[in-house]
Amino acid sequence: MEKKEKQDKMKPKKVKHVAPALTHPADITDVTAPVRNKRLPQTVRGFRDILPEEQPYWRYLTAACEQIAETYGFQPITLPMVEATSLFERAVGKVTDIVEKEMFSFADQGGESLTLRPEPTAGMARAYLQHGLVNQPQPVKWYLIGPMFRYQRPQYGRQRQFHQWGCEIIGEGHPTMDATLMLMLMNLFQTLGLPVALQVNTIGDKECRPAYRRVLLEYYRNHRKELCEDCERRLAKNPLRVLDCKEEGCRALRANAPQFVDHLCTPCREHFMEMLEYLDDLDVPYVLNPHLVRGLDYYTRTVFEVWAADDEEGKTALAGGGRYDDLITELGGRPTPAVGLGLGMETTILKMKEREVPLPPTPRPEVFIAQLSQPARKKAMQLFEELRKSDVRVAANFSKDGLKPQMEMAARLGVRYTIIIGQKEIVDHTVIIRDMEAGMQETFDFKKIIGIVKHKLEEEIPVVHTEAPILHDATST
RNA sequence: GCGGCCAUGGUGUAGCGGUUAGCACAAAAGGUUGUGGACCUUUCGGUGAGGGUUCAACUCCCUCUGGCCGCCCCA
Repeated sequence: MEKKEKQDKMKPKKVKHVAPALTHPADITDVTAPVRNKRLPQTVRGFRDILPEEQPYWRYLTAACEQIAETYGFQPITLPMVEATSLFERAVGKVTDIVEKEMFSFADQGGESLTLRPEPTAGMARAYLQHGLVNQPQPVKWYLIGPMFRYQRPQYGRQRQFHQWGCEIIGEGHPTMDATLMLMLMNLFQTLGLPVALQVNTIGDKECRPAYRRVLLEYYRNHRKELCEDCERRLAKNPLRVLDCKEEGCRALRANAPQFVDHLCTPCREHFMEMLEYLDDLDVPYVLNPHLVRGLDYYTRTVFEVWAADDEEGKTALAGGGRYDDLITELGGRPTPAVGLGLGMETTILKMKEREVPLPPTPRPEVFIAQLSQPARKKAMQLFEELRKSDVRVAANFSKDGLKPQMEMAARLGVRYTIIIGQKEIVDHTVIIRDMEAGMQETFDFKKIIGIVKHKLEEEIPVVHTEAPILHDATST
């Protein structure tokens, strides 16, 4: 019958003329129609599956982020992935690239414009205001790990759905906040064993930025011809961004460009200097990067990014963040200083793979239960449950019939013992326990099996874990 | 959003205007019916979708879908 299908597919080839109107898949109702839609379903553009084989990285990184956040006093929070579009327009800034062209927005059935969050900070700020967190001890320190969305051209390691670890300290403007946030971040990368460089800069605040902007504009106006096309445009829109252009000419120009550090107002300068002092005292290595400018409008004063150590231009920023003292006010709250960071999970995992960061071993099953015949299968399933409840990592494949494939699987899983229950054992009320390494086996009373297995597992030196095995069928870990 | 490259079984790949579309890995079954990762045999499974050119298209052209690279921007 498999052949018949094949023929059916090939037969009605040449019908020619009268090209049938394109049929929408949903319109095909005739089940008997010989030609079926061959198109397999697939993920939509910019979205991807993270398969089990990649999960160890995600688990490890997630655990590392959560753990370090909690040791620094951050509390977990979960926020909606969808917010009103206006939230991001107000928070991120209308003229930013994110809002101008990267928002994943759509209208719901009621006509309201919604947006899949492109970054975590706006939602954090919204939650802070909505739940009246001003009335709790300040600062409020929150972290989350979750998916973010940007409607952009997908590329390797840059999907439309990606994941970020976000940390925010809201309600405290002291420079120690900025410093500890960076300290925490650098400690994380140290834990992961990823060599990175912390890039730090300040972009002033409402007081001093306009003045610096003017100075900068003046400087570049005299060199307009040397700028690239994009930068000419940037000059009008957001002159600060000219500073981090990657074009040769622009990079040469910026070397002599006026730097913000020389044009800071006194409070901003003091904040910056004090913060650097803390970083120095804490032995946090950093690079003063006067050209670091971030793409979101809400930043004030401190901005920072973490680049891979071998990355000279910030092509692969693994994390970034900064202070946003005006954001809460922008959203209608009373003046509330805040500072936060975001870490790209995908980019970090890519780096981890590149650097071959060792992962903690995945626990693998210790015991495999093999069975032969229907009554044995039932008994094996019971035993599986009992072992599982006794905290033994046990695996089995009850759908297999022959003993050989089950032994093969046990071997592949790398278990230390295989319990074999066959017809003979059912009659005798016994089981066979096979030591997979020694290749020897003994028969035991079924009733004592749990105790014997636990005893055997505890007695001997645990086997060194190797790579994560692929587990089929029933497995408990 | 702009420019470019690409698309062959689950994965990695070979090839050609007319071939039974080849190979490797993976998967499944078997190798005297109760025992191991090796080996052997067999099986499963593919030209992304739609249209066009042609006697003939996996191959050439167009559209769509998706991926990748550069730009933009970021994480």
